[in-house]
Amino acid sequence: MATPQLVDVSIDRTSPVPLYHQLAEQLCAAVTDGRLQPGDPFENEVALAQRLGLSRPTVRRAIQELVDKGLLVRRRGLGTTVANRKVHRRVALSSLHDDLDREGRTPRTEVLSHGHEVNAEAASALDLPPDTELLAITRLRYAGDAPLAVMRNWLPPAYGDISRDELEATGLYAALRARGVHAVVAHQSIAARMPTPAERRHLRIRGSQPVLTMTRMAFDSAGAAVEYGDHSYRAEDYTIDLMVDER
Amino acid sequence: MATPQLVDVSIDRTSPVPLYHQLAEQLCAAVTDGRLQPGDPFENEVALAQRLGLSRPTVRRAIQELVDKGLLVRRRGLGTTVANRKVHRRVALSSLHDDLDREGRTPRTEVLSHGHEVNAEAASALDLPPDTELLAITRLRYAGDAPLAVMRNWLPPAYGDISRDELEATGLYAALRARGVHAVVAHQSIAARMPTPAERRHLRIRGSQPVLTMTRMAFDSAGAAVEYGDHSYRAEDYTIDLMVDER
DNA sequence: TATGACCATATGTCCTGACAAAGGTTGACA
DNA sequence: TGTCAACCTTTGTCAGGACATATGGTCATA
Repeated sequence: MATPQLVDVSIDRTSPVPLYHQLAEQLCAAVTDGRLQPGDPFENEVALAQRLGLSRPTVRRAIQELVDKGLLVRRRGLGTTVANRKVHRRVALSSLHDDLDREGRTPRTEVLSHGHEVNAEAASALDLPPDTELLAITRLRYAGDAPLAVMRNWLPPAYGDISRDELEATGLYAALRARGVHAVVAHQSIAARMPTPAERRHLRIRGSQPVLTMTRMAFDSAGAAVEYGDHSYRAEDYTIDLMVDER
Repeated sequence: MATPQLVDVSIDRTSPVPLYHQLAEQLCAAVTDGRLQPGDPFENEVALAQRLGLSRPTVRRAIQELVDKGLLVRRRGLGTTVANRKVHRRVALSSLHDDLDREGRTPRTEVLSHGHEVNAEAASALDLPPDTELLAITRLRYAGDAPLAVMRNWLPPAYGDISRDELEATGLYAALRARGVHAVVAHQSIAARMPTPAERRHLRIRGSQPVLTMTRMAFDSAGAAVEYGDHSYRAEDYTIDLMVDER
């Protein structure tokens, strides 16, 4: 068997970052920046543990992190190898909608409306009482000068203090992050239909062109409601890319 | 603190199924069938280990499986609780496209064409040489009597023996499974556009209604190409539901 | 009464050690 | 020369223990 390529790793035991994560990050970097190529054999667990002065479970856990991300493939009896690049999984939730800033077109968001309202549908999607007063936001997203999407969002009262200015300056998810919120899981539903007159106007849709729609419910790790969204995208300019995996 | 509900678990040490998985399955069942309700406190790790005569790492691994699935929430210093039902994650890759057999309408698939061809676009998506001869399939999916989707798929030569009859009888993914293949990860791209004349005819689209399109590349766990698909759905009848999570 | 120090509890991290199971390789034997 | 069994390598599973750290509550003190 070909001798595996050794990756340079430095472990800082005084750091508060767990050892397995330090290791995982450095191995991940080695794969993504090409120091390790798809198909390359990977140093085996015991040898790696020995070399770095770590226990095998710690090394195993680091490797498992990369396997979960799709960067490595383990085969019992054979060893671990770097996965085909095509199966490297994408990460963020944001990449689903936060989008093609390609061609140097700078994304920009305009807040069309911003206020409190009662919306039974949005409230029930968020598992809140139907008469809950929600923060309702309507935004128009541009790529350069071209309008791209109309985005309606409803937020629970806890985030009622998010201001119009903050939204335009930093975006919705940045505003939530600033409040220590971290949307962990979301249920999304994607469909297509013909635009409403208002959508035709906002998105400057001419002729017979559909919109791609996405509704979303987002929750934090404890299951508390974070956001309900109902977005419409110009289908001409927009596709949704995602990775799916069945483990 | 409320005394946690004890779940009845039986562990079979003679079974080839790993102990942590036996435990995870039984705990998972307890959550999904409602024996444990969202918000309920969960028996702590050490107590559970003691009660079942298992080591803590084994119990921890079982619990981790459920946390990964979104069924449980762990909070350091507090304990583990059953998650809000909204964050219970969906599982299969199949549920993404294999679809609404709701309202008792039985799904049915008709094979429109089936043969070998060279298609550079499909081949490159599958990481194969552009002149590779692929098995090309076109199918029409019905829900009851209503046409729902036109599905074009290309498969690498290894699966060139999949017959027309097999496809109609069992479906594409079942045919692949029968060959021991297991699609693990796929890159999907979703968009919307107006239908082509052929699509209008096949899907019986009248007036101004768009189609929802999905292209997909699927690979097995070793990174070998499994399938490239290009599907068009009647937007009136079809939505794509998915769970996204950022961990 | 309010506040801070301490403590109990539970999960998080890390270690050592052992054996099992699944591949591939090698070598003995027919 | 061909075949199969034994062996080696590597990952998979499991145990048991030690200490760290986050969280909430309690109790003593100002």
